[in-house]
Amino acid sequence: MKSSEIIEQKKRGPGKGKLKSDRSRAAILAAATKEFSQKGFDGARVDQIALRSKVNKNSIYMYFGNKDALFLAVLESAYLKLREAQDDLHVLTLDPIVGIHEFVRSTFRGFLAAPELISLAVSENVHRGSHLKTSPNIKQLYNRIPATLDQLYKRGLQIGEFRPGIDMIELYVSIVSICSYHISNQHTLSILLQTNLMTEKRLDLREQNVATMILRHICVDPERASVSNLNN
Amino acid sequence: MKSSEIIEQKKRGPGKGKLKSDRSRAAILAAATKEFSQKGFDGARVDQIALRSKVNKNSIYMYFGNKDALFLAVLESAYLKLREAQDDLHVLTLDPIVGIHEFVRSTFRGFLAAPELISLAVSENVHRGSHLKTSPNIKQLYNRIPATLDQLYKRGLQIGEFRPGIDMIELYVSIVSICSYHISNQHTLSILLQTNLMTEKRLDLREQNVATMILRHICVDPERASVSNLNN
Amino acid sequence: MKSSEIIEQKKRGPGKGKLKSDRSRAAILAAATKEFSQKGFDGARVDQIALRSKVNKNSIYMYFGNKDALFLAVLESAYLKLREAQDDLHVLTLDPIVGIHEFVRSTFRGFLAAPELISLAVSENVHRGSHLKTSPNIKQLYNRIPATLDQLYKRGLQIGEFRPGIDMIELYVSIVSICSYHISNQHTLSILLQTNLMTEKRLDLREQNVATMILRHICVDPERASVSNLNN
Amino acid sequence: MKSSEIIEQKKRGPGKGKLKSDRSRAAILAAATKEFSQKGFDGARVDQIALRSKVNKNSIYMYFGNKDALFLAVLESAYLKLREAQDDLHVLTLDPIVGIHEFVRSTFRGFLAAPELISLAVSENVHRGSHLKTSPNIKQLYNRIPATLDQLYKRGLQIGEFRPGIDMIELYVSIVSICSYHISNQHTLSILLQTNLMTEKRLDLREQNVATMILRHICVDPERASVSNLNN
DNA sequence: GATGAATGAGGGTTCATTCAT
DNA sequence: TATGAATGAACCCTCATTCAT
Repeated sequence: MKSSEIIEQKKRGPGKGKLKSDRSRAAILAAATKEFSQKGFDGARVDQIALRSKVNKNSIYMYFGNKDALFLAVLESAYLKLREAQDDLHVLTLDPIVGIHEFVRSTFRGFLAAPELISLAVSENVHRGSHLKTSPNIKQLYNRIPATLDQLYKRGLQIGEFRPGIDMIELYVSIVSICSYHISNQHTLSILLQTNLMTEKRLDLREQNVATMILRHICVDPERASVSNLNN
Repeated sequence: MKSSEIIEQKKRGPGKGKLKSDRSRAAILAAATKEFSQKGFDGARVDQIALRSKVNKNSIYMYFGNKDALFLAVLESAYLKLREAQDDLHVLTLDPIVGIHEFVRSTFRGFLAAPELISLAVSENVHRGSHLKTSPNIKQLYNRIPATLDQLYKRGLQIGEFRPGIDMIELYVSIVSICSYHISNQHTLSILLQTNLMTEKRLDLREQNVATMILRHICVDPERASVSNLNN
Repeated sequence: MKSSEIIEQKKRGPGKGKLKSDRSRAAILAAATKEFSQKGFDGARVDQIALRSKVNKNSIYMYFGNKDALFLAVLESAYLKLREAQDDLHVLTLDPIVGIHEFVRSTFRGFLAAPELISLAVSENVHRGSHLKTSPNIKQLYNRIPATLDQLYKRGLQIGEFRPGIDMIELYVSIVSICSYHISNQHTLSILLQTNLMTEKRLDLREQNVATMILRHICVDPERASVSNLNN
Repeated sequence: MKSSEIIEQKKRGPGKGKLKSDRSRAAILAAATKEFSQKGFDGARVDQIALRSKVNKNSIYMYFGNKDALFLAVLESAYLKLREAQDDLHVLTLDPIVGIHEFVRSTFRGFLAAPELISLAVSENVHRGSHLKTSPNIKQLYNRIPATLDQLYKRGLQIGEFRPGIDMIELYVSIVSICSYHISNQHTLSILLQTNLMTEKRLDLREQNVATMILRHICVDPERASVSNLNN
């Protein structure tokens, strides 16, 4: 499917609006999330989604229009879920260091709790963002993040805790990278490094390192970054 | 294809004599690298590879057996290429801080120069490493890395430059994460953050940040990590 | 659907009371006429008919049983409409030449005014008349035509205006042919002859020629056929 | 399929040009001609064509690209066949009256011998000529016809046999109408008129009437049109 | 050994029709 | 009775793979 066509996808949905039985819709979405995240967009099979969700295959087309639109719906719902985990509002009320730490931790745990999102994003990148481009909803969810980080950062600067000159986009990219790469690339990494990276012990270690790394990066005094000091 | 079947792949290759046209083999490999990295394993088409390599489709099967085996060959060759960029031997001769910095930079640039590898790895992870698992060659290439990093690290420890307690596996995972995530996820990130992450300016900035982040993480004195000081 | 099955179509119709909404029935029929004549039986979509008639899809099945029965109903109503245009009763009161001329003209104009019939007939012929065969009503509508023509013809013979030996079936077939072919085949003809055959000018010309051709065919004196003389 | 898309049909065909086994192509074309003419474009099934031609279904796509392109190929070959029957070159050498008569007869017989063409044209008209529009070849075949008729007509005018003022496009449309309508609409006509129109006797009668009607239409002296006089 | 032709198992999608409220 | 939801059989088309020169 040419990406240009995605825009004009018919989102018919069954009937006009009285979405009575949304149980089917939810079931499809859940099954599709599994299938797409396990096999990628191209590897996923609509038949399998029908089977997994125990709805008739045609219902999928009734509810979502086509495979591309279904994928987008799955993607949107997964992104939404991650953003719910990453609660920035709460974070804004905290001490800057603690706030950044919280943000990193909630991101880390959000990915861990919803690894589907990582797989879905991976697949979406293979397709050069063709689905996501057509989604106005999602963009709004995410353009608040740099602003949130920025508020914390500015406060940290004022009290002399943070180094000047840090770019928030860069910072966010770094956070997301180290919070998700070990999940998205777990199989190749585990094989190449000959260590299972997804054991509980390893994940705990990683969570600590991830937070430390970010904080050491932005704090003037690296000792402030050590996790043990955060609760003081 | 079930991953269990991959093992029994027939790697016939054309006859005994390793005859004249290993040019065909190379052409197929090059074309397949492009196709697989652009479309992923499931999105890639054998027909396209034949077309791109100007080789009869049948030759692909002659040389590589089947699509899975071809993918593995592509993967192996790409990993090999990256490891050639990441020259650890030279790095071992350097000052620990400079050595780590060099390693990070060569990794960063290696990924930038060969983004196919990132895409291929992504695809391979979707398939849970089913191809890579069957490759004895590749594992050996990579199990030297933690050892290399460890040598540098130990020297850094001895001279009091590095913090104790850093896990080399963790360190490597962090390096690879921040050196490649912005490439593999460039499309979704760019859409969500509404900024093109692959401009030259952004990439330069990222390269600096990546090195700084790693060095600040392991150095006792974070000032030693600033790039400007490295050439002293 | 196998033609043998058509006979046993259930013509349920909605219940006993011929209740309030025969408006629905009419709406369905109108929409189905459009859809079937535009797309043919196989190209027509029941969904579209429901949409066009603003009636629940199920009602279509309530009122007409199935797609085949609906098509037959459409066909019958269209044939009825044509026969109403072709008023033979009036024609019987006229001078033979004028009568034939009127008959031809009313046929010509009837087709022009209701081109759906032509399309429907075309579609029905593709299906070898399988629907029409099951309709006892329609046959009766049409078996009066040769008789009507025959009456006019006999009168024309008696007064020496018409040539002997003309077969009424043949005559009718000829009339219908030249009155409808340019409509049913307008697209291919227009493309092949590279002229739009449905312009007003062309249609006027055709109407004249059609009448002339039929009259010259049956009149002893071809000059009597010229349209200008008819009103004398 | 939107008609606009038809133009960009890929006409791959197997391999580059060394069409070795054209037996498959011919078999597909023959089977497709039957299927399309019996069921119409929308009613025709690619599976059936594969079955009838005893080729693998995919070969159809190898040779013709898709259903639309296959239909066009069938249409072109059928039109070509008709034009071969309608040999105008020979006709041009004849006496005008005999020439027209010959042309009409060859058209009549051409249709009778290849009734598929009529069905195909019918189907193409349902689709508003969307396939034919994209065929440059066919147009050239047909734009010679009015010229041919015109040459005969002009010679007939000069020797005072033909009436002035006859439009060649009109004439051709009339000829085609009365030569094919009884075939394309045989089923509905036979049912409505309760007479089988395709018996040998009826067809002979029709052939005579068709020729007579055209000649009486254009000859000054209608007696010259009677078939029995033509051989004098 | 290299080429064009063939194969058959799905893949996404659509459709007429029926359920269930 | 009329509406939205569901059903399953096909339909067109594609793909990895193998034959047969």
